[in-house]
Amino acid sequence: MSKITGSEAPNQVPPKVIAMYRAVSALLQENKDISEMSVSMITGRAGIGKGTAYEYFDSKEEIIVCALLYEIRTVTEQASEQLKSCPDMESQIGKMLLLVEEHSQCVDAIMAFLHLLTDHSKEGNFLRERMAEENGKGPVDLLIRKMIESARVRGELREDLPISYITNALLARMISYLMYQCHHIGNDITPEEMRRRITESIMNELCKKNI
Amino acid sequence: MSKITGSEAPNQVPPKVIAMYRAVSALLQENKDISEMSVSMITGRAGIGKGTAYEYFDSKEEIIVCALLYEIRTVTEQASEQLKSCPDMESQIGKMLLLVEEHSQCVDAIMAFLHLLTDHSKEGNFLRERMAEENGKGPVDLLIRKMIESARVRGELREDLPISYITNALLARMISYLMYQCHHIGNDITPEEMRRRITESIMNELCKKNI
Amino acid sequence: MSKITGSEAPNQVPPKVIAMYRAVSALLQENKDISEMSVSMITGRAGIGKGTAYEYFDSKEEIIVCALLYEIRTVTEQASEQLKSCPDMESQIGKMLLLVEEHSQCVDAIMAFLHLLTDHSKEGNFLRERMAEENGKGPVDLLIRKMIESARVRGELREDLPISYITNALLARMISYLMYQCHHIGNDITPEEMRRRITESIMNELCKKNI
Amino acid sequence: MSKITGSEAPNQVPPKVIAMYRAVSALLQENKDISEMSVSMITGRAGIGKGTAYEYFDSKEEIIVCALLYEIRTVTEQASEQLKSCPDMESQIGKMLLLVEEHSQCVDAIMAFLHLLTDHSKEGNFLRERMAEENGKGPVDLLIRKMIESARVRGELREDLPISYITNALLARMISYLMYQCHHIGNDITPEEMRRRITESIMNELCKKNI
DNA sequence: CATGAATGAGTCTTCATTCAT
DNA sequence: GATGAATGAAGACTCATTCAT
Repeated sequence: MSKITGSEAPNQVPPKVIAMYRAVSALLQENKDISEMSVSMITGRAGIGKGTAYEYFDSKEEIIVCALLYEIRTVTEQASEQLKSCPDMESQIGKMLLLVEEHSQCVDAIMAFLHLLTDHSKEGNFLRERMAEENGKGPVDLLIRKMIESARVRGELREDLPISYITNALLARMISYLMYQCHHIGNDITPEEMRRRITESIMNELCKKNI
Repeated sequence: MSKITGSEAPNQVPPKVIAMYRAVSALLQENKDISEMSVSMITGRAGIGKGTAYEYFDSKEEIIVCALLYEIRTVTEQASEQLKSCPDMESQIGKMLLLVEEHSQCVDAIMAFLHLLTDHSKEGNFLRERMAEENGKGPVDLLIRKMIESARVRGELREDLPISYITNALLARMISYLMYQCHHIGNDITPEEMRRRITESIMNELCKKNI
Repeated sequence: MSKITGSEAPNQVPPKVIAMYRAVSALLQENKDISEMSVSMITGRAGIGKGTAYEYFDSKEEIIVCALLYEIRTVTEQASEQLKSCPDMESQIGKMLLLVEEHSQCVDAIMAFLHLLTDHSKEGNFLRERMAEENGKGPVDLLIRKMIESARVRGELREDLPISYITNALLARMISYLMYQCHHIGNDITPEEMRRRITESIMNELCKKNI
Repeated sequence: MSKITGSEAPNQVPPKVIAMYRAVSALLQENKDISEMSVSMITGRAGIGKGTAYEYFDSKEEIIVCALLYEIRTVTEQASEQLKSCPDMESQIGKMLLLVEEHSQCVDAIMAFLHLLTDHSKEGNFLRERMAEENGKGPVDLLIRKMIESARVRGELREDLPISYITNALLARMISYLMYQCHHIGNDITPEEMRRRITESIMNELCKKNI
């Protein structure tokens, strides 16, 4: 059988593979670190045989990376859907931060994903390779790019800033909010206030219209 | 012999321990991920016997965490020293970003440190435990806190922002710059421009005096 | 796979586990002390991979203890069978001492077993735990208890002695004979005479009919 | 410096060596098995440096074996002294069992000694070597031999029994009492009754005068 | 004499991966 | 396709012993 690439459409993913993906997400939610996940842990949780994992994937790293990509893709697609109804960037950002809060079950997956994007573990290297192949069509990129694109079309964005700076700045704010959510760094401020301030901060820095 | 706690003054650290710390830093610079570092790798690189590591530390995790804390502490102390001569927050931030660029050898250590702060690996758990014990006297805390404190004393800071939001905002910018430096996210601008924009962004958001 | 408990019926024991049991017995016969047996020694001798041991057992201690219990159980079952044909306690004791002599290959296992029963090694602690769980249905207990029980039924035993004293006395005599066999303590007496005297001694102390 | 042989007169044993001997005994009392004793454990408990052990001994095994021999020798010498005042074997045996009970701290050492006499651990091999060198002048031998000798001189002993059978029979009873004391095998009778029965048993078997 | 830092051989144990069923 | 028994490479950690001070 040909192996899983991680780019399958959700309805093309075999049920046993879905089970593995779910297992990885579940383990992440239980604060199991990626570096401490084993194949038997994943297959055991997925309720399938250990050998089965290798029917679909070539290595442990692939399983985990594909699971993460699947999760992230699912989340961003949902988000993308919901962001469509937002008339401007301000509401989009607010919405996005809110989504992060509401779907707390995926915060761990997103954090794990961000870690892999910026570490040098086997999984990280593998993830970046995969994303390079998809070449800018990666899920997060897509999401942020879409936001930026639609904002640009609407003429909301400052025009003197390079796109890459805008991407970087948005991403960094997302990360700082995730860190706040995940590890409760700083508790003299409510989530609502945090979201409001971050939105404000982004708008003021990247958009023409200040708040 | 009593074990190393990681809070030793730099001149109190035994030479073999220094050698281990250096080895960890070197490995990080060579893009070796923490999750893939082995004790024999570290001691081999340090030029000491494997058993020696356990004369000073109780576990691999301790070795790595103490090495990181040492590196971070060293860097922040140097930075702290240099920041003293800066008359205002603007120059302090600029200086700090410049330091990160100049000491590129420590960027990896800082990234690794940030990862551990926000993952659930053994090392991460251990690091946060240690930092909780030091209770706010951790190196990064100190550095950022000092900057904030001196800026507040000088009346530069906006007074309506909660401390933890300020911390979060500074952190977001640090991450932004590190992502730029380390992983080339947003690399169609020059380092100088990047530093200038980040400084501006911070000043405009957190300080009374805008640029 | 579910782990081995050591209470499996002999024909339920997987072949690789049998191989390990045999390896332990063989090593004991070659005068390898339990405290000096390593897992790789056992698996090497058993002709299986080191990892395989951990498919069936959770620790080295378990391997050794289960191997001993298996050996002892086998021996006592054989003995039990043979003792059935003995009409009275005198012949039973004589038979048993003779069996020990004839099956010299299992003397080492029995000695090792007795040591574990009375030391504080990890293996010893583990063995006693296991036997406590089986609660008096342990092999040696069974054998001695059976002998005592049938002797009592036949009215051979003195009635003024507590059962536990009888057990203790019988066990101690068995041990002293094993020490004689194993380490040749005392060589101015033939095995036959030794057995005869010990039988006599037991009969005279514990039974109504004296010799 | 010439090493310790284990045959030194008690007042010839250097204080640091005494400290080590005491440490070994203390550890035995705390149910630390010989196979799990480490040099640093012993020296740490003795309050001396680890290297010091090797000033006096050539190996860990030597330390432990000499410590045991010292303990056993001390005990048997004390016993020997006290037995002198006993007019006959019956009272000697009673006295001896009482001593074991009173000096419960040495029961563990005696048990350990018996184990080493009959296992194949490094320590066991070493102990038997040493005792073979002393050739029958070993402490236990001495004690038992003295008892037997004086009983024979007084004409108390049966004359038809080989010496090695008498030794074996006495040993069996010692083991019996130790099992009762140490491992509670046969513990539904009181110590007094146990001692009485064992004495009786020995007298009836080995002496002319029965009880 | 006494020490304890240093060492590396050796131990247990885990786990990704394979492959016969 | 699915499985899970089998494996051995690799890793953390221990500890007897040495030796420079």
